[in-house]
Amino acid sequence: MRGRNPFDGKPQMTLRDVAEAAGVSEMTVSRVLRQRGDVSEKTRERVFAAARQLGYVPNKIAGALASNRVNLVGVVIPSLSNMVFPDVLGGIGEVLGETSLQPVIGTSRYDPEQEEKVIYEMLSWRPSGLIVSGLEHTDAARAMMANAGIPVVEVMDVDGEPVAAAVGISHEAAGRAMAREIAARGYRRIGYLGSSSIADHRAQKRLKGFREGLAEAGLGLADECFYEGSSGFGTGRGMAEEILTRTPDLDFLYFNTDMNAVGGLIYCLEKGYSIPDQIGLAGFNAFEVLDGLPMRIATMDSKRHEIGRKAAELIASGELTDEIVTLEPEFQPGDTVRDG
Amino acid sequence: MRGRNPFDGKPQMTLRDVAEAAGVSEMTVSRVLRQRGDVSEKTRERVFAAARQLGYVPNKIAGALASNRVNLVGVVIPSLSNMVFPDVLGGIGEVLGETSLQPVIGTSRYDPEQEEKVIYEMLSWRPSGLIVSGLEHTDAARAMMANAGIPVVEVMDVDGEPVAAAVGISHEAAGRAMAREIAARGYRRIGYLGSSSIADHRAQKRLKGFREGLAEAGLGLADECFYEGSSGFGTGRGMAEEILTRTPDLDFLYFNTDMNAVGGLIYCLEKGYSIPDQIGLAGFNAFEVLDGLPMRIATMDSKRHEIGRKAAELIASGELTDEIVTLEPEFQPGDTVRDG
DNA sequence: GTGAAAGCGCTAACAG
DNA sequence: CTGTTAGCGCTTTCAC
Repeated sequence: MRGRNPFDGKPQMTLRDVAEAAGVSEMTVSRVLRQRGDVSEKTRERVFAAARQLGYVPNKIAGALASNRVNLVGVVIPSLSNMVFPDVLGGIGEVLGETSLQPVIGTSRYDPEQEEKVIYEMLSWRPSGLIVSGLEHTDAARAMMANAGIPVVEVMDVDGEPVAAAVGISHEAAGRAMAREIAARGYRRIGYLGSSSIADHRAQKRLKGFREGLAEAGLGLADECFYEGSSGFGTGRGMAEEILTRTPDLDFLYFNTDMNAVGGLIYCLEKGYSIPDQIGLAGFNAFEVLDGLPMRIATMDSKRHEIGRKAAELIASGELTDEIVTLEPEFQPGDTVRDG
Repeated sequence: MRGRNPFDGKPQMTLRDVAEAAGVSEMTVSRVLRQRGDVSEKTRERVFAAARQLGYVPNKIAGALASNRVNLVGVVIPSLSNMVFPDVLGGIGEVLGETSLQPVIGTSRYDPEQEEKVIYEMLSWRPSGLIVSGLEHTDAARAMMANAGIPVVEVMDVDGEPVAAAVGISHEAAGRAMAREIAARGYRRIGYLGSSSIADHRAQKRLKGFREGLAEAGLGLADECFYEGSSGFGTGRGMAEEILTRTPDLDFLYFNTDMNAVGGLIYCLEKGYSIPDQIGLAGFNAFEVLDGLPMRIATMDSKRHEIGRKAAELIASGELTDEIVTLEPEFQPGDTVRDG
């Protein structure tokens, strides 16, 4: 006897079992269950009855091997706890939901080596497409993506060299645009608060663009503050306290993400700062969950949902495209910056 | 020629290709790549070299069919946007990360029919285990789970009849415990604010337990307020406004989730209520992201992470167990209830 | 230490 | 409309 999965308590039904029960060939059963080809109403019913009766669940492993078709789309993201990525997945799910394709999620924990492994695992299932977050990957990962022979889309970012297709925003442009908004509103003593992780490529690009935008206006960063670990109200609050203690004359705090910015806002409100006159604040992402707070934080919409949708559309098209889709982040002044 | 997947741009490498390149049999290549059996160091190296050179990626579909072994664990949850579930997934990922098993996530969008479909899809890949959120499923889904022949664990809830194993908390007990805490602290005019969806079984159970707990103390609900759609600061804020306008003498607001409770807290602070004396508030879940707000909301830890870990451990054990693991939710008074 | 043969459960292609 | 045949790429088993 052949090896059995130790978990296989009961033997699984096969097409053959259904075929015998219905008194037809395996092929006919296969056709009925996949709604392919013409089958008489009579046999069709008998087959369905037999299948239901036996509790038959098709074996997609076998089907995929025989047909060389796998209706899965690999999606590789850094994490599920950062709200950015569930939003992207939502967009992907919406679009794929209208097709026969199914997303399969893998997480890299912000680690390129881990990402490489996950991509390898995914490709070994021969999916119909692959969506990967970001443009920075190990050489091996890039090689795998380039040679996968399936549509591959890198999402979130367009500042760099995609392997094939890419859908995202320019984070450099987003940082630059925010700098212009801030400068145009008369803020002059500006602090940046963000992650110390150089692996957070997109935040680094926003910071780069931000500096450039400030430079255009003859400004520079008056101070910077970095954190390790995860973003959150507490993190933002702590950073605001630190930077304002060190450099009390700041009149603007630019955060790497809304979650931190809201923490900073809370701190400033508590300390009695007048917002947005005495001090302004801005974040990034435009998280909807934050609607309902006393003040809306100034931010820039990172278009996460739309990125997911567009990426899924590229995959669903089946084309091996290398199209680059650049979406425009949208500035939302909220209540924490002065009027321009 | 056989049918090809339209996405198959380039032909994929097979074991045979590697075998030819290395000048050995397919079997030897297979053994080397899976680190099974004894292979001489020499051939081992040649095989690795050939595989790397050709960019070989094994075909797990074929491997799984031949070995009747699939290292995937299906995880079916309602949604990824509700922070509850990423937390559970985190716990699952931690435990499975130390095994050869990989989680595959599917979402039901709080729809039993959709859930049934997702479970069917997952089982058709013959995974090594299945984790499903909640105890309420269609009959067909229950039948599939019961007959899957793999370890199946229902998570989050233990108030009901699990198909096999279950890991969770008793939401009725959680509601009851919260009622006791509130009553013991002298609150008497209590309002409930939650979802109108009867499909939110766990919130319904908490409400049931809550009523029972109040009744024990000779109390009842003074008013109730329900919302449709998703939870959030804005939702909680709106509900608080509505219920306090209608029933101004309430001295406690019990929310179905922390996200709404914080919205209610913001409203009460704005309106100048003295918290926790004039009015108390409580939520449910103990979301960490909320740390850093001016006041910590009273809540009960739903033990999401631990639930995920324990469920994954049951799956990883490989046993077809029907163990029921009941975790104890933990009351956290925060700053929004009076001292007991 | 290595290879040859058989077959996992299903579907493509073709025949009737 | 239905059946037969071959084979997907890999692993198991058994032989050497």
